[in-house]
Amino acid sequence: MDQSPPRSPSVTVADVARKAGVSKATAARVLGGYGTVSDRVRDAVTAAARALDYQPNELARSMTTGRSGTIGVVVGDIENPFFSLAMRGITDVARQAGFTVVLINSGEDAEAEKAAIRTLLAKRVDGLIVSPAKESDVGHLREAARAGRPLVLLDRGSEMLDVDMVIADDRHAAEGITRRLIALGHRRIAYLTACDTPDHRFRTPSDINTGSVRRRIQGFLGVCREAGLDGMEDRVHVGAVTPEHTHRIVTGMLQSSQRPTAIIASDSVIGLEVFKVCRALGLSIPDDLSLVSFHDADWTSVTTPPVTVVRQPVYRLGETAAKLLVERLNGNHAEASRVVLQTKVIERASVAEAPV
Amino acid sequence: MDQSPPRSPSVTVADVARKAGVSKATAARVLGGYGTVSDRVRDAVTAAARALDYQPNELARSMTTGRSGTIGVVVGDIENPFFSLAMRGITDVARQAGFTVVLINSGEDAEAEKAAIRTLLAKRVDGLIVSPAKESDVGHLREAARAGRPLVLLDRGSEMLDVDMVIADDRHAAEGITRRLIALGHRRIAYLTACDTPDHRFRTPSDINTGSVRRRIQGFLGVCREAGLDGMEDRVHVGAVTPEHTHRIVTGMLQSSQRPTAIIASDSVIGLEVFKVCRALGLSIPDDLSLVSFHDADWTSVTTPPVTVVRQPVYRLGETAAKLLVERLNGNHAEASRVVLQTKVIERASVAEAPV
DNA sequence: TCTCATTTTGAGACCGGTCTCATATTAAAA
DNA sequence: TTTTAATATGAGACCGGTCTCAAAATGAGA
Repeated sequence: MDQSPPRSPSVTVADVARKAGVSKATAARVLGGYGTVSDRVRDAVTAAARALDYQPNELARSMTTGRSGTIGVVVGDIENPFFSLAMRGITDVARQAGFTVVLINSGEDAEAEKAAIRTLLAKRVDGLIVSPAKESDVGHLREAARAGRPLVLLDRGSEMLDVDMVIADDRHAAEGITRRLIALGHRRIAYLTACDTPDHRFRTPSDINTGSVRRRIQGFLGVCREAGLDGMEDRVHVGAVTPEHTHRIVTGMLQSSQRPTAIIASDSVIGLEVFKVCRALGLSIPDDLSLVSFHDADWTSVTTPPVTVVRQPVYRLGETAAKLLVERLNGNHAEASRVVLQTKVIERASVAEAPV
Repeated sequence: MDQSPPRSPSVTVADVARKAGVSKATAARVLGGYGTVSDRVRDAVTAAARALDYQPNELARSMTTGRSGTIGVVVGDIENPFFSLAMRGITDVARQAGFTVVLINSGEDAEAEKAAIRTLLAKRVDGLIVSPAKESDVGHLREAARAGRPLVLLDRGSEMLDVDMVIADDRHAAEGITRRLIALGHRRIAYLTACDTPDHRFRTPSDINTGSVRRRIQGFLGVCREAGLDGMEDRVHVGAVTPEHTHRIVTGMLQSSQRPTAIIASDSVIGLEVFKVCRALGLSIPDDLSLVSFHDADWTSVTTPPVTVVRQPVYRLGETAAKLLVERLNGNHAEASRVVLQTKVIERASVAEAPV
């Protein structure tokens, strides 16, 4: 079955050289734009190249130079607007800097992520931008870094790794909205995330491998504790990995006797699903339930009511990560930097006083 | 500035061969998984490779095999949920088939697209999936196809090109919703698209270079004509390239004396903006204005009212394109196929009878 | 006109794999 | 045991560029 492709015999520098009547080395010089060549020869070679429709082979070039001109990006799920926007930031910077981007979806699966990194390393990408599924399990990342491939962590840092990282101040944001909810009289506040644990239950923040989310939960729990609210660990729900899962979880919690009066959704996809379930259940936002969502997705301002969100500088997250990487690639050997971008709570109308 | 990267001296087959005490050719056989080797030698080489932590160099492999194991994808804007979802379909299939994906954003700019194709070709991608910005201007695509690189067109076909393409039956969908609107008494129906023309005005469908959109407009105008509505060309608005542009255009049309009673938005990003402008202007959907949007973005069902949309099988668009490409890469030499996926109108509540 | 520095050019090794082809080894058949 | 076929291994060319190094050409100064 695996028939060999046509392999149209592409024209090489040697072909151009022959046609131009010069040596391969000389032709390579003008075609590759390095070394010095006389004007006459340059013109001759250029003409020959055009006549033959010469197309350079980047692969061969990379072979000798050791630089492939590509950066590998591993994200959880490109379909999620969070990542697609960050990706836009990355590709914009990459293109500007003359790099091309290889994208791999990990599906938030650590094994898939490992395979992805291996593939990318084998393809000799010049550097990597990764949004690690599990921060605890970073052997493969350390290895990549050790292999001399600059690595930048996106949205999720890791204390265990001494590499560049760009994150948002999730903890601070979570603290802010939790305080606000508590000030409004909410006591039964639920936190809902897509991150999962082996038994789909949450006990302590260390169960959560996704750094950004762990920091949010830490912030959330911390403020609750300060306010004298205990046992809020039980109000943290994990495993909202698909809209269907989310639907089931939210329906369950909203139908329980001690149902929450406020929900914090860890991303816009989850926030949207919460919204849908409320509709289905005939619950009113914010009268029956207050809702705050992370990620200021574009639609959040047009719902009724518009939803209060934590605006993260998502595009800039990607952009900054790419910039950091490009700097490394250009020989910046300074020590690893940890960039924390500010978030902002956008107050809209999905939050109100807790019902009595 | 451009310091050479560390270039950690990676271990090669030759190194492994030496360590295992066999020839380079033999080591390559077991490492590359081809040819026949005795069990004893295989073990020895495997052990040596492990000891040295051998990492294969795909670049070198591609060099000789002529296959890079990558496919290039050029889309308008990965940030647009339409493309990010299609991209998900592509990456899923690609991964399954053992290919990796190189992504380039064209920004719907024909020149950028040309550059992208050139880059991709230079990197020796095995095949291409492109969502061409302009269908009329396909020289670079034809060239790619001629260079022996299979090409699949995504969402936008082209009669001028004899290559595989996967599109949605946009025309049919547009006809359906236009009929429906007319049946409800609408006469002033506007069509709004991001596609632009040199002077930002629309005269005839041939002004539109994006095939999918052109087909929709043709369907729209065709039905209008059938129904005796003339001069609807003036109701087609182009250039809604950013939310800001869209805002301006929509505000303008809704404040004119002969303002439309219905708007067809060519994608969900535009639909969202129309929604926002109505809010800002205090217009009620669907009482003052009926709205239909292409692309069943997830949020469209939670607005008040939820919006009637044309559901396109976006994921499957990408998935199918990738499948077609992989088949070609596996040696399918059948003639070019043109896959048309069905769309479906999801009736929600943003459409009502025309106001009197 | 001749020397010396400078610029151009060419020959060929090299990157790290694959792959062909000849040789060596082993197993099976006579 | 000898012949024959099948299987394993090694030597080295090759992919299409880059790059080093030495030879050749050019130009300035004496």
